[in-house]
Amino acid sequence: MTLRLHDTATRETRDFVPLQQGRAGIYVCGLTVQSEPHVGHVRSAVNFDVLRRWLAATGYTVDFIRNVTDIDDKILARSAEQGVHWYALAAAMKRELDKALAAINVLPPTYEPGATGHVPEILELIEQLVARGHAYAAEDGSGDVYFDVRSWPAYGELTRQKVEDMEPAGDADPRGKRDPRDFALWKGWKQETEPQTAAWPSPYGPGRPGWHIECSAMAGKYLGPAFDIHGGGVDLRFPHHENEQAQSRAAGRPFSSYWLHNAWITTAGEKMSKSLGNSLLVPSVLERVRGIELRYYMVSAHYRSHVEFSFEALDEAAKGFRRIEDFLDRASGVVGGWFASLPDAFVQAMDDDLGTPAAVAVIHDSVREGNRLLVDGASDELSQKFGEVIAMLDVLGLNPADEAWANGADDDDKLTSVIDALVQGLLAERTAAREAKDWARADAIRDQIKNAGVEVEDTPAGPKWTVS
RNA sequence: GGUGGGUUGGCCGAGAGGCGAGGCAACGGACUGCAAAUCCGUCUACACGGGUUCAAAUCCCGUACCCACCUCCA
Repeated sequence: MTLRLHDTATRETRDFVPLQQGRAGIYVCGLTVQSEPHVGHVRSAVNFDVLRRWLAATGYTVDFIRNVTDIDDKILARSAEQGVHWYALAAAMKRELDKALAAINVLPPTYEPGATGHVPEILELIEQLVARGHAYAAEDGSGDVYFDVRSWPAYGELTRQKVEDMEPAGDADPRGKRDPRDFALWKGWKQETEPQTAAWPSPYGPGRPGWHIECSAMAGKYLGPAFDIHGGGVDLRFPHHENEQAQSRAAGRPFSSYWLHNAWITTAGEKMSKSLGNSLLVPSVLERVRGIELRYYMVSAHYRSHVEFSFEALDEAAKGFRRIEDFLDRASGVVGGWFASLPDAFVQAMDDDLGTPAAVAVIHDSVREGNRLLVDGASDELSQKFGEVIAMLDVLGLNPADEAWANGADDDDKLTSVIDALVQGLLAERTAAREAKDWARADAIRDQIKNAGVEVEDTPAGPKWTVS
């Protein structure tokens, strides 16, 4: 069984053949750190985290590079609005991003380069392009350097577009461009409006990197001129990825063998999305569900499928996940030894272009099977099911026992022991009432606890409470 | 105008020529003092109109609707 991936460049799902046996080099476009991350932003991170974990689980050594765009027009504009240094804004938003990603158990990348730390590599690439006749310094004295789209016949190959068909940026000021579709590799410093800290010296005068060049330069530096997989959101296919590929190949670098693009999370109608705007920020979604539940919600849809975000669907997903968790809870008290193993159906699902929905269905199948076996107490089959469920959850980054989920658990633990102390007294009374067959009294106590938001379940091991 | 993706049961969400993904909800049954949880069962869906085929949700043609992208400065 081989992993098959859908390559958006060829629109084919084909076998993954790494350049180097046993190794996979992945470059993923991270975020421009200009504002707080919302659920749409982090979906991409979860999707590629799953890819990475699956490659690692199947024996690959993975070099996973995810960049941070820490300088660009929007960062400069926003920082000016807020009256803070652009680098302060970028750093603050980067911290928010790290928090959000940690909250949904996205592994830190092998390395996380930023554009501002790679100006020499960027300038080196620009020089190569100028030398080969694919880039030119603007003749209007702006200090800009542009990629010459007309000089590269393959331009448009990634998104199958012809240069002639592309809508020229109608209201754009062509300034020093030879063709309106040429894009900036280097942006000359605008003294009047831009801070000096946002300019670096270059042969073309002070300035800063264009939007696309950083990824080409950094992918080249950390993964080499040719690497295996390049990922990002669908919205980045054009112009960002098209331009990355053009400028890399025009400089003589073969670039990525596979292109993977994740679909977007959208919200319902426009009016709603406006009102949902803030509530879709990761921290506020996490007030409603736990990080592991949000991750489960994202993983239970295929990465190439559009997800229409709704809190109702999120709540349903959370319930579905708790079913899995409940099984682990109950089984862990019964199961002695177990070993991790992945069912064939799960492996097949994952190998088929990361079919996480089918993979999740396999988890539920094992859970149902496990619940059935649980009735008869400990058994080898039960241990096996338990090990399967744990192993599958691990691959998807959804193992509740993973210490990554332990963040902030100290407060919870404290609170839990307080509630436990209060509830145990009442439960003892209820147990006594039940033994005396005083059902009215027993139910009254259960209702009283329930009104406080605590559900009671009677299990063979005695009453068990959960916060509903 | 160009490029790509989509429309699946009450809801979410897979599948991509035959063999009923899975979850949530609902209903019936088992279990329970009653519940809860769990298990068993029920709900046979693929936007519309044609076509190909022994067989179409899946392939082909057409129609409708929806979404994304089409370049710094925005």
